[in-house]
Amino acid sequence: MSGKYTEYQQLNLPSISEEILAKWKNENTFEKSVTLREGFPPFVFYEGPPSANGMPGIHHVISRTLKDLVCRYKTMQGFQVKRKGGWDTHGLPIELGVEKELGITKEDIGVKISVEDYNKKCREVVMRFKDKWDDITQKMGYWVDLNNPYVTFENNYVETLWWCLSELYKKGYLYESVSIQPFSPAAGTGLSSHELNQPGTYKDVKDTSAVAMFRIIKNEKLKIKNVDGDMFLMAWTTTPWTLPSNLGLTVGPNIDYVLVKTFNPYTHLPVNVILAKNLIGKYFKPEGENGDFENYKSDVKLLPWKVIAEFKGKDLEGMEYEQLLPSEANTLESIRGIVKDANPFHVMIDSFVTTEDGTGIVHTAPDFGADDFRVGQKNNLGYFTIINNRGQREKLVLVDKQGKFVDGVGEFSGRYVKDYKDEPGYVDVNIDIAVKLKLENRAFKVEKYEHNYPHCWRTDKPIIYYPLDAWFIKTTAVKDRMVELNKTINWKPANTGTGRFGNWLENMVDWNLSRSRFWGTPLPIWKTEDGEEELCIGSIAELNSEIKKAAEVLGGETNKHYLHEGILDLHKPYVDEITLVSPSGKPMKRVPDLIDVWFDSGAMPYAQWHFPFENKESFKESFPADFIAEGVDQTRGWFYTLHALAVLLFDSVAYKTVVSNGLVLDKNGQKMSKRLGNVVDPFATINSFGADATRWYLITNASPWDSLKFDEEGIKEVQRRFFGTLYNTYQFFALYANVDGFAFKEAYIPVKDRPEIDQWILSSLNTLIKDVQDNFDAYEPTQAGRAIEDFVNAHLSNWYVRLCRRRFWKGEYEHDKICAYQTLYECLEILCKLMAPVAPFFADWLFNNLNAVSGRFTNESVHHTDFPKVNETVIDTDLEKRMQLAQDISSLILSLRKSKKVNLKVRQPLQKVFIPAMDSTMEARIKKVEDIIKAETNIKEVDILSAENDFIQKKAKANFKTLGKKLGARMKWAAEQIAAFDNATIDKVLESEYLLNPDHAITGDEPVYITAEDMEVATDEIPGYEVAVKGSLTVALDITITDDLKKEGDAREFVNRVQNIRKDSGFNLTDRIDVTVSENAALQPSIIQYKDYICAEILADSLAFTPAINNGIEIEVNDAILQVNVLKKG
RNA sequence: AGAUCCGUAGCUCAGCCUGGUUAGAGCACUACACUGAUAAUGUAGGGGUCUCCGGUUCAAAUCCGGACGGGUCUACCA
Repeated sequence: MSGKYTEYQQLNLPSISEEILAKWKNENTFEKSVTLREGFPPFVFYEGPPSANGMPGIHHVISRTLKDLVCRYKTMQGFQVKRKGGWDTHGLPIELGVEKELGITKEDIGVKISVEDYNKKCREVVMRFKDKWDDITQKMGYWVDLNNPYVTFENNYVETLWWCLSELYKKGYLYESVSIQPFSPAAGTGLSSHELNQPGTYKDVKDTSAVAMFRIIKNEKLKIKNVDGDMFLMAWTTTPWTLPSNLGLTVGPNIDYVLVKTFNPYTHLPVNVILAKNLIGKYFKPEGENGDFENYKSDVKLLPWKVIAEFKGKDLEGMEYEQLLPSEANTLESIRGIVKDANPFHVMIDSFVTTEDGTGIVHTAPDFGADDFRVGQKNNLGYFTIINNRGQREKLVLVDKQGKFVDGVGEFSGRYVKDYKDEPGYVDVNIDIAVKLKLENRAFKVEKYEHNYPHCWRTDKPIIYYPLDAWFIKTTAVKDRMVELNKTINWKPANTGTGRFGNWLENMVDWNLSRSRFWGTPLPIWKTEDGEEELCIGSIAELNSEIKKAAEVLGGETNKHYLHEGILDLHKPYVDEITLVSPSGKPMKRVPDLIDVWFDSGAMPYAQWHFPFENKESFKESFPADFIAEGVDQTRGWFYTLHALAVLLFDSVAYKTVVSNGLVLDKNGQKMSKRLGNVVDPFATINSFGADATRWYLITNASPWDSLKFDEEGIKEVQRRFFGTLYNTYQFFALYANVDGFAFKEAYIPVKDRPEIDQWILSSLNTLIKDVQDNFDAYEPTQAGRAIEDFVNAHLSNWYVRLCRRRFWKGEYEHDKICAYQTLYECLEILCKLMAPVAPFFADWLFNNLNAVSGRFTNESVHHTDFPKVNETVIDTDLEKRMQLAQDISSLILSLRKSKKVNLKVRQPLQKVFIPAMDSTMEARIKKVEDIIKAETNIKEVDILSAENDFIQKKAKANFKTLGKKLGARMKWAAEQIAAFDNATIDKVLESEYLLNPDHAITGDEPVYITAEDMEVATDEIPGYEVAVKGSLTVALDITITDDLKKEGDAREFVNRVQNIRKDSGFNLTDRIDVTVSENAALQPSIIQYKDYICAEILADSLAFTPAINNGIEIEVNDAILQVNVLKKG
């Protein structure tokens, strides 16, 4: 280890990335970063599998940066972090992509193309962009093990999924029920939400709407008395055909309702109706209030009405009413046929009710609405059943799949609820239902109503919501446990866990697993035709043995293709070809459903290890995860399914910390979309700016969970401002370290033996270490990154390096210089490590550049080193404070120097600056940084005016914070008093307690005592000097330029000019020179007086005057023109 | 529609939890300085009714309520 630090022409981040990437590949740096930690405690990370079916986008880069930096950080902290990659390979996007490519629709599958060929095609395309993904993974520096990834379509993976399902089945968590889904009677098929979101499916249509009246038969809770006639609950519907299926009414718990006495506008009978208070205006005219009830007749237009009671929705809960349209098919017996204790026809409360339209009371037909079904289940309303032709009770809705009423619904049986068949002379059954209600005194208002209603994209006919068979996981059974365990999870940001996720858990419904698609994990359940017997398969071995058993029992052709090798592929159509046999000897076919792909990814903690069939140890070690991170859109996706399955299967969390990152928007805050053409290409970005700048920008610009407005200008800024500065600092170091041959070979000089400024930057550095570590530990990389940035810019570059420049190029290679080198080297070295998690390429590059010469580490890469440990003994907060003071004072002096009035270059020395110290601490602090101030501002003396001086006029300002608490309303008065203090009073307060209102005995107020801490003392004027003020800090500059000062200024100016000549002539830093100068009356005295100083600065062996110079260089020094000759020696 | 996040300088963001009297930083812009870190650096300046309206308080960018605007997720409803 020796030689020179590599110096560069300019910073080229993309080429650094390339160089380091090649090195990593060569040296297996990633693999080693894991194997080197063998035997260390594990830190478990789960990779949320992306789908290689689509191209990677910039939003993938941000979440992967987040994952990567945490894993790298934890590795440096001494953990072993294995990172198994994975691929999500099932699901609708893949199927839709294939359909589009083949130019087919879902209905064509199994007709125009066999399921076998279709799935083969899906399998081909799932990894279509794997190369692109691998490429971005490498280029962005995301370390993940892609050699042994888990792949969700592989048999092993699916087998574990089956095992999970069978475990759930055994626990009674997997059950068959119905879910309310969009359904097209015209097409005879269910529609996915995707299909429903096709453009043009929602159309404005006019439908017959009805406000139906439900007669109350029990109101024990409300105890309304003295009411003449019947009481009714009013409920509005735009689909009167659902009224025979009504099983309940729902009200909002906190909505105000009223009971109104009035007449039925159709039958003119006296009635009392209940509706939401703020919807009265929809049904009653104001002038009819308390109208003429006595003389109301059928021909009176104005309906009299009167509010006779008022109550909250929750007061209505449980109220029972008479069934609206009873018929043979919807009797209580038929309802209780399957749900034995069903309790329909009462009022329920739920939060989904609004008073936007209707009556504030929602007609609830569980068969035909998702909300209705949910509320119905919660309140045990039951649903309809009838006796089928095999004499069994089965659930059946009052409308069949063709969209017509079934038998037993009275006069409506056989009629289509909408005109699905384009029947000539179709009579709308909804109108007939409304008419019937009118005649029976059960309708209050019937009218055409225009609204937006979804239609089938293929037939253009209105869809209905319809109960379809589906398999569910009973997540609600463990809801409390999920809520409880969720509280132990560290959510970043916290409110996603309590808010978005917490609310989601609170309102959880059972997980509908069923998907009627083709490319996915089949539900491993086989059923007999009558549905009496079923079997849930939990492994390939079990299936194979059942295959054989069925072949033996059932004989014939049964499973003949699967007898030799068993099943080879767990997908459709093969699983569907298999017939199993029930205990009673009946054949069983598989239920046709596939499962939700979210189950695939939610089960990855188990399936990635093919648990429990293999790798039991690996699983045990890696469950639950310490850390996961994905986009916030996964809250109800992956985060939920992981959590649900872990709780259901193992009564455990699946992850201890989860970071959810926000969306990446374009620079105008628009969502990126192909349509708008504002999608950022991550490849182009990384190619032009390098991975480090991109990563740094993504992490430091906004907290990961805030949405990020992506703007290339921001990356450029990071490049210049952060990486550029750090690179310059390194270049500076390398330049001089190479001259002096510094290789950190000398013994480490104790920090306390180094100059104040070295102690200061090292103190700041250790404070930074602490800060960065705390922030990384708290999963706040944005704060960590910003702290590093701030240190590099404000402290290291702008202050330490700038002030210490001379130390590097001046003087011999001895104590002070070595201190400077050791200090700057240490800063750079530590910075490499601190930034390594976020900017892995640059950090490693810088580390290698440094270490190649010093050989301080045997590690091949910064990523194999340990994270820096903070050295508390080096931290000196008082030192950091006084350096801040020095910076503030210098800044004030410099601002004075350049003010129009003064306008004196820094190169012109000045004699003195006065700084009033408001207390002894401040005085001591300034004293210690005096030299720094003098050097920085080129001033000879710093005169600290101690606190007791009378020279300056002090001003006191009330400390609102301390006084406000004590004084309250009298604060304003006190502030005025304090502002008016003279020097003597201020001194008194500083010395001891001071009574602010000596007349308190007379006025009768409480005495007010104030102390030093209750005021801030400052000054804004010092007679006869130029003054600048910042807070309580004041500096006064003596701008008198004596003859001596002038001469010294000339000398410095002269030095500067010669230095320029040296530089322009391309001399080396160490070249010695001879200088000849033309005689000049104005400057000669200065140059002669400061000859020694000048020669030392410009490395001149001689400096001589001659009357005239030919071919010299003309220079201008403070308005004088000189000719100069500068000759390099030797 | 509900949940949630956000709204501070032309732009990107701090500050808000824990209220305190000149609201900060960087970028950009303008001017100046520096010239052995030089495709680097420094200093200064302009630029803000802290989205709006109410409330609490001696005091509100900060706490509370409401409105408006934007993002996301969920839902699609009588």
